[in-house]
Amino acid sequence: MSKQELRVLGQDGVAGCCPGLLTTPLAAEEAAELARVFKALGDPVRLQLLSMIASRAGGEVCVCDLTPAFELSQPTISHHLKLLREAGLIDGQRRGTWVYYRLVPETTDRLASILTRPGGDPLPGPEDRS
Amino acid sequence: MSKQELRVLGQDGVAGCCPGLLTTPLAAEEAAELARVFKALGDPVRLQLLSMIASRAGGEVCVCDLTPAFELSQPTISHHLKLLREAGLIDGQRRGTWVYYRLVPETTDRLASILTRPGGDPLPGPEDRS
DNA sequence: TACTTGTATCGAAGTTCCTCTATCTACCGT
DNA sequence: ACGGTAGATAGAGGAACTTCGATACAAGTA
Repeated sequence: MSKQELRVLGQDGVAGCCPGLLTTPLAAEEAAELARVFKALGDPVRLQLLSMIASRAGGEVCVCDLTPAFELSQPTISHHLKLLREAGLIDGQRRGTWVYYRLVPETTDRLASILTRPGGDPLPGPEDRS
Repeated sequence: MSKQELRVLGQDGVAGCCPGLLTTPLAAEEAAELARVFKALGDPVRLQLLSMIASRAGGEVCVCDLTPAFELSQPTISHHLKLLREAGLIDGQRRGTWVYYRLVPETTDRLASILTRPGGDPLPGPEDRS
């Protein structure tokens, strides 16, 4: 179940570090790797799948619980799960007849830190609507 | 320049709040809105454009500086900038002959907070590679 | 072994996306 | 007003994506 999933992340620690995308011009190669992850998030069904998996109490969700939650065919859900897996956002494990997926928090952490401005919260000049 | 750009965000404050995607199952409608923004980030060229705009000192970049930075035609760059603008990630303004783009930090802030786990940084089992 | 259920893979059809060339609009000189 | 430059828009070709039905694989059960 874990072949050579996208290893985009991780290489400079786990979260809260790194160049950042908002501070440094971002090389073409990094951009290509990051784009693959963001592209995986660029679909409503996959966002919902990820959300359902991430917000589950035990940390794991059976595919058999995910498939009936959508009005889509079983192969379609399977395909979306595969894309999320290849993006390094989730990880799957077979136990008996069923397959369980869980969030890979390192990946979402990295995305969060990449989208976080160094300055922190104080927005420059917000509430003008001119 | 500012028609009715995606107003996905904002409705529950500016940043650091909200359900979160990793904590709540995320409704179909929210997923569709969010997916549009992530899809805008799902292209290497747009990521680089956003990065170049966000990391610029003055906070603004002239399109005339962005276009020659890629081996793509001028209309292609213009198209990518339009998608970033419609996603609410950047904002453009014409001054004389030139058009200047700047980051819309509210949007990246929202994405960052959406991808941030409630638990914070302590990853369950960090540096074990078992 | 055969049957049933859960999940993944395989084409195929329809749509969306990326890129281009050609053209148009906006602004600034002279 | 005319010509030149910056940027946006329009339309088209080709690649990539989403979805499906059909089928293959995996793991239990009779």
